[in-house]
Order: sequence, then structure tokens, then C-alpha cells
Amino acid sequence: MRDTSGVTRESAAERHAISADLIAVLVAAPNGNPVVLTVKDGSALPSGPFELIHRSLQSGLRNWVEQQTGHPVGYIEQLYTFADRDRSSDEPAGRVISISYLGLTREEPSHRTPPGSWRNWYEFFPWEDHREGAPEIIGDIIVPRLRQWADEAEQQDERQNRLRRAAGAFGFDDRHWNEEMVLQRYELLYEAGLVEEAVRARGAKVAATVPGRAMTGDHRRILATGIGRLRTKIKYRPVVFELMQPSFTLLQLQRAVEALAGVTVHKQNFRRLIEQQDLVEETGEMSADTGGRPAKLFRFRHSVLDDRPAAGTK
Amino acid sequence: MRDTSGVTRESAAERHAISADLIAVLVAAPNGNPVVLTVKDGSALPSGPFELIHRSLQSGLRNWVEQQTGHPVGYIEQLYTFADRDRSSDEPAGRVISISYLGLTREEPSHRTPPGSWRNWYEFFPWEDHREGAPEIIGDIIVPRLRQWADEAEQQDERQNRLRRAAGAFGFDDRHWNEEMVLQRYELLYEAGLVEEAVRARGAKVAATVPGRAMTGDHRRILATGIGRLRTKIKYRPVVFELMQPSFTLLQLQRAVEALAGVTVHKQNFRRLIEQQDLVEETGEMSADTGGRPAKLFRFRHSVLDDRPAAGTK
DNA sequence: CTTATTATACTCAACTAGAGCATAATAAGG
DNA sequence: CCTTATTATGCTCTAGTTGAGTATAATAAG
Repeated sequence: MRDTSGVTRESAAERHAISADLIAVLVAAPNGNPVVLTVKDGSALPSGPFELIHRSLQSGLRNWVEQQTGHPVGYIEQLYTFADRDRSSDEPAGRVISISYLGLTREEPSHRTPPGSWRNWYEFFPWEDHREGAPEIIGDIIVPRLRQWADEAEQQDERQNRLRRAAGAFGFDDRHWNEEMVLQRYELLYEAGLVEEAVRARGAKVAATVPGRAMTGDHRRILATGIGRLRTKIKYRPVVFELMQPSFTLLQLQRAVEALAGVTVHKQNFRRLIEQQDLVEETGEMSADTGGRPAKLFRFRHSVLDDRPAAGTK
Repeated sequence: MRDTSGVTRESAAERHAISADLIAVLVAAPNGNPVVLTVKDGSALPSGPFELIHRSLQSGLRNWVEQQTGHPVGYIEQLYTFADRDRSSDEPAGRVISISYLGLTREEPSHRTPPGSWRNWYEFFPWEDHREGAPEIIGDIIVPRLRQWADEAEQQDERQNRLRRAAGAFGFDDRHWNEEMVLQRYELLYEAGLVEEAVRARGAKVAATVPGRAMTGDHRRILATGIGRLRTKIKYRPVVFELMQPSFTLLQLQRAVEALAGVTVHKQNFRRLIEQQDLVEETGEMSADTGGRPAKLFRFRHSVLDDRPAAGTK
């Protein structure tokens, strides 16, 4: 605390041996497909240096994302800032501060984003998609390996502790699956040495990793943070609409929510919730291509935002 | 996005014209008094440069807070990172990135913190304390001035919009008071030119400001962010316990929650909630100095943290 | 005209949250 | 001792919310 202590400031040179990077988790959900913008053949999140020209961090991010994708970003939210020493091994002299953001965009790909840039995010987290029940890799691969990892602990306490954490995160041993714990699950796997990033960082231990595409540095951790945040947010803020076309059927809306949350919801209750909260209004048109009875088309009631405490889509 | 675009990196010199500051909102609640650690006679939050020695941002913060206060910080959470150009007018050449944290500590002041360092946070936000009903300044001063501000808008739309936002934030015109909207309220007052910081930044407009102590730069905004975050958090995570002594009565616990939230809660329901969630266990001892019937003493059940999804004190 | 598929309306039971009533246990003042 | 004030603690009632199911409507495909 420079204000209370007698600690002197470091020299300007030392103080300035710092740079900042902006990292984006940019999400879209065309036809209920949860996708994230990637670079380098899906192995990294888009990132760029924070430049002096930018008015603020957020406007800097917004600028270059829109420049790159050609689409407006509706909703932007800061995720996390870190500067861990072991994360930025590429710049031993100075220090990189990484500031990550979550952004939601309505449109998918334009000609400006090379094909393959948008990836279904469950490629990176195959254990997170429970829309058709718990994925088999959880029971077949993840749980056994986590049990093994728990057994490897020296202390009895620690064994139980590991097991409890694993069961809580992955919902086994009569615990429930909580779709919001994306980050905790990833970190648990990391700690257990079951993801490639952990093997990479700790060298040695070429333990058999669990399925799921790895990313550069800790980009996959950042992605996990973004997905987790989004899954929490949709329950109390109407952010899904940032991902929807101007008009949509209630089922399309539901599919988008399910894509993000990775779980299915009770159709009738979903509709009840959306309607009783006045989140949408009918456009008057109908959609014929439902494959069954035609559905009413709705639009988001933008005015709810300045209305009541505003709910989400729990 | 340096990875997708052809944009070249700036020179190292330019890239490094950046420094980082850590700012702390450090909270305690001795006998149900919500206090925050300040410096410079209550006009600023403690802050310090991020140094290259620090292992990470969080450990850097933890280090110097514990060094300064002499007390361990239980819970630390990142608040927000910003680098707005107009906020750091003191360093026109480079750019300061400010990373703010919320920290909770159990003990109050030690010999290491000068007296007067800990301030009741309602000195800064007198309109936020509704424990004895809505403060008079809201009806007497704030609402009338906000109405006036709304009237000053050129467009009819904008007038209504301002009024709606003000009513939603401050809970008038049959809207309910929502204690979590601390930041929104501060920002509304700022926008309306009713806090000293706004007058300072925009020069001119020596409009009569509203009561409440101002702070340096946007420290008061950061404090508002911290209080708001804490008020949200206590509802779903048992963080209050970080502020309590090892053993406490349920009323003491309730008073702490009320101090933070700025509203009172129904005593019986509060107890029901705490107990049915197994957040606490009896120590077996009783407290005699309650002024009435003696109360059982409780301690926090630390194990709940790895128990169930873990609830808070809503 | 039957089957599959989706849309939409309604019901019911379990649980949660807000509010109040009642009683217990102490201290202080007569 | 007895009354009053104060806090602790147990219990009930009601309204609202949530999860899950039933029933019916409207379309396309065969």
C-alpha cells in the first residue's frame, strides 16, 4: 500500500516491465449450437495486446472483436485478470497481465472469420454436454481415473477430501450434476493431471489424459470460466437474447438455453417462466418450419431491461 | 487479435508504457459495524503497485494486506480491472491498469493500522443503510434532485427513462428497494452530477451534491462495487463467517449480515435458514451478555464448504 | 386417415419464503 | 416476590415458486 507504508516505488523501468493482453471468449449459438471463436486451428482463444489508443479495456476489446468478426458484440463482461508467474513463461523479463472477457454475439461467422474459427465448445469439454444424459466418458473414463487419483493420496483425510470434491464436481456417488461448476471440474482434472495442459506444465507424469481438446497456455481454463459464468448468468439475467435472431420460436429459445447450460429443461415450465416474466412478446407471425404444429414467433421485449429487477431463464 | 490479423505488435517501448495498481476493498464487521480500511484520512482505499516479485496478483495483494494490517485475510475475490483513460489523468504518458479486490477479515484494527483507518462504510454511502428504515436523505434530498435531473432531459423519452432508472435504483414510485444495486445507485448519482466526484471530473456544474463522503479518483466507485458484490454474495455463499469470531450467537451473526446488507431480516426465518442448511453447530457454551435470555453459542461448520452445493444466508 | 412431431393449456404436489404467534429464560426495578 | 423489558427459540399459516405430469391442438408425411 503505497499510501500507508514507507515502501518506495520501484524505478520507472522496473515498474513498466509490464504489458497487458486482452483475451476474448466470444460466444454464439446458431441453431442451438454453442460455439466459441478460436484461432490457430482451434487451439487458442483470440487475444491481442491492450493498446494505448484504446479508450478503455472494454472498448479496446469491443473494437477489435468487431473489426475481426464483422459483427457487433451485444454483451460484454469482464471475466478475470491474472498475472501468474508460471502462466507467462514466454516473457521472463517482464510480466504479462491477461485480462479476459466474455462476449456474446448474435450472428455466426462472416467472410472475415476463416472457416473453422468457430468451434462447438463441447469439443474442449466433452464432459459438459448433458443434453442427452450424462456423457459416457464420465462414467467410463473420468470417474475411474478420479477415484484412482483420490486413492493415490497419502493421507486418509486427503483421500476422502479428493473423493468428495470429485463427486461434488462430477455428480457421482449420489451427488447431483451442477452445470455451473465448469471451472471447478476443469481445475479438478488439471489437479489430477488428467488434462494435457497439466501434463505440459508439470512435465513428467504422462498419465493418460481424458478426452477433450487442449488449448494453448491456460486458454482452456479461461474458456471454462466463460462458460461457467454464462451458465450462471442466464439464470438471472436475460442474456440469452443476445444470441438470438430478432424473432424466434420459444423452442428455439429453449434450445439456445439448453445448448449453453448443457442440460435439457422441462418445455412447459420453460415457457411458463419466460412468459410470466414478460421477457418476450408475440410478433404476430408464425413459423411453419417446426416439423409439427406451427409456432408463434416472439421477439425480446427490450424494455424489460429497465423494467423490474429483471429475471433470467432459470 | 494478433493471432488472426496482420496487425503488427507495437514497439516494446510503447507496449511497456503500462503499469498496474492493486486496489483493496478490505472489509470487517466488528460488532455488526460494517467497516472498510481506508488511507489518507478516509479519502482513499489502500492501493499499491503490482510488483514483479509477486507470484500472482492475488498473492501480491494478500501479502501486503497482511503485512499492513497484521491480520490474515480470509476471503479474497477479484472485483474489476479497468484502464479508462480519463481515470488515470496523472500519468499521461503511459497507462495504469487498476485491479481491484474485495477482501474479508475477521479482526479489526491492530497496532499496525493507524486509528481512523477503518471507517463505517455508510459514511460514504449514507443512502445505503436501511436498517432503521429508508434514510431521510433519500426522500428529502436524493429523490427530489433526481426528479429534477430527469426533468432536465431534452427529450420526453429520456425524461421518462431517467425517472424509471432512478425509481428502480432508489426504490421510489412503488418500486422496491434492492440492496444489491449499490453500484447502479452510485453511478446514477454520478451521472446526475450529484456526487463530488462527478463535479470534479466534469468541472463546471457546481450542483448541490448529496451527502456522503467523497474519495480520490474513482475509489468510491470501487467501494460501491465491493459492497454490491458482497451483498450479492452473502445470499448464496457463506462468506459472512469470514467476518465472525470463532464463536458467536445467532443474533450476532444476523447483525453482521444486516450490517452488510443494510436491511433487517426476520429473526426467526433467519435462524431457520441458517440451521436447516447446517451452516453452524453448537459449541455447547452459552453467552450471558445478551441482555435477555442467554443465547447458545455457535461455530461455523467449515466442512459445509466441501459439502453440498453450499448455500448462503439469503 | 394414421402416425409422428411440435405447440400450448392446465393441474397437482412438494417445497420455499415471508410473516406472525407463543413461550422460555434472563436482568432490572420496584 | 412480582412486574416489565429484552432476547431466545419453537411452531404455524399462507402465498408463491418449482418440478413433473396430463391433455389437447395443429401441422406434415406416409
